[in-house]
Amino acid sequence: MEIIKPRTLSGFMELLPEKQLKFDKMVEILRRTYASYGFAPLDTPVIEDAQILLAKGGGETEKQIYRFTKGDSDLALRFDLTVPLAKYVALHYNELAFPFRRFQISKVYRGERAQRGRFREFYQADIDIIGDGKLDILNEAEIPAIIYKVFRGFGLSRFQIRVNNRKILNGFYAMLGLSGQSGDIMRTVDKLDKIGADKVKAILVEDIGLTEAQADEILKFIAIRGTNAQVLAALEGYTGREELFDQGLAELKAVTANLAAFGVPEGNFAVDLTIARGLDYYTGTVYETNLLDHPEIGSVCSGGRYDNLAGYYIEKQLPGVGISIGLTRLFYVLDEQGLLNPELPGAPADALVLPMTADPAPAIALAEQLRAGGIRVQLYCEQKKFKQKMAYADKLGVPFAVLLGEDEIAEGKCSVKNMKSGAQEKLTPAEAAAAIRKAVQEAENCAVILEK
RNA sequence: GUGGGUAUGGCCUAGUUGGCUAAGGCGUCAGAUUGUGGCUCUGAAGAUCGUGGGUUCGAGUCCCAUUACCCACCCCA
Repeated sequence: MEIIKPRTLSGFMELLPEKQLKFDKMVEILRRTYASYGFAPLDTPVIEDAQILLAKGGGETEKQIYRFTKGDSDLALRFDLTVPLAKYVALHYNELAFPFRRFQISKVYRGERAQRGRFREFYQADIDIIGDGKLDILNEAEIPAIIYKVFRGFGLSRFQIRVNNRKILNGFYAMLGLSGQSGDIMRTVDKLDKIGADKVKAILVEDIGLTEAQADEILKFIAIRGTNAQVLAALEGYTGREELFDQGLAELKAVTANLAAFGVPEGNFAVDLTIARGLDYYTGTVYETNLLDHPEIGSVCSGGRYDNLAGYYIEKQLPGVGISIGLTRLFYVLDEQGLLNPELPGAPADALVLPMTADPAPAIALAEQLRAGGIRVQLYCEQKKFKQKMAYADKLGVPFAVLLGEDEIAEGKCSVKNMKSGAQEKLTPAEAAAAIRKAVQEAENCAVILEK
């Protein structure tokens, strides 16, 4: 038989068990945090009718979506979680309670060229709050609190949630008579950190066709920096000229005003006028989150407020606010930079039971007793030399090996060996489970991510 | 979609101005006497040098094509 060379497609991430366990721990933190704010879990199909996913049509989505036919069906893989959410909400509109809060941590697919940290299949961890007709600004203020909790949950403290409001930007561009080109301008301004002010200005003037004066005004505007209070004060100077702008500023103030109450420290939050986000469906507050010590990673969490989630699927005005964490990329970059905590348990079991007798029954019973004691136990089933059993325990990375031979059985105990220290002692099954559980819990309390 | 780069055993690499059986490390597997792994030592398996064609007495080494991958841009998580 011919061997087919095994390979994994470019742009798809595949992890070894130790890394997968760490990845899953991050997912678990996300689930718990999202759930703790009253978000309901949601799972939607990976494959949907292409008509539905492409309702919006045009642009990048059309180019990047995986689309195929099966029989007469025109199908596609979801490329984000927002469009499926829109369909879901429209479909179940009459059965849902609004504001509807859902979280979804699932894979999405984009057929674009893969690069380092850019995947074709990746996890997004989304939360959205959907209102029926209206949605209070307070929801937008709560979002940074959730972002804060998530990243603290990962073990990080050196991160910054940056917030802006597109009404402010659109209002400002309207003042300059540039409302038609706001999309292009925002995308350019969004690159400020990356390419610098001079290049931004060059693009604004040469490619987008602004006058020097307009470009200077924009650069001056986005150069407004300082504490949240300082930036907000500077923005006051632009009020009274454009209604949209004034509205945006009022919203931004509302969002910042409640931060302390929501428990977000000032140091982890910044009003930043350069944040715009490429997605054109955001209409109000926009969020981006960066790791302060790793600016090169870029935004690890983005989102914002939109006014019309499901207009393609239902005749209802459904405003919402949501964020998305690109989990696969975040994990990939953290791993690459050695920021994943090596102390975090990365073994599929807490203990490996090694039967030393011909009759496996006592070991089987012991494994069950240990599991009843609340730990993850693997029974070693192979009849190999003792050395090889130990070598397997070592390779698996299990923190404890539990030996059961004639001596132990006679005493009603088992030998518990700490694989890291080498220490070994004879304990009753109940004592063994308790000791292992304690050690494992201590290890699990450490953060997923280490800050360097 | 646009531009640039790279392709040598599972992984990382060496391979000199083209010249005898393609070298090394990691990993894998087997040993180094009976219930103790991580270290060390010994040995073994494993490569038609991405694929196809060309130049040459002779090509991993040069040329062409092709495919895959990587990087940058676009866009984005």
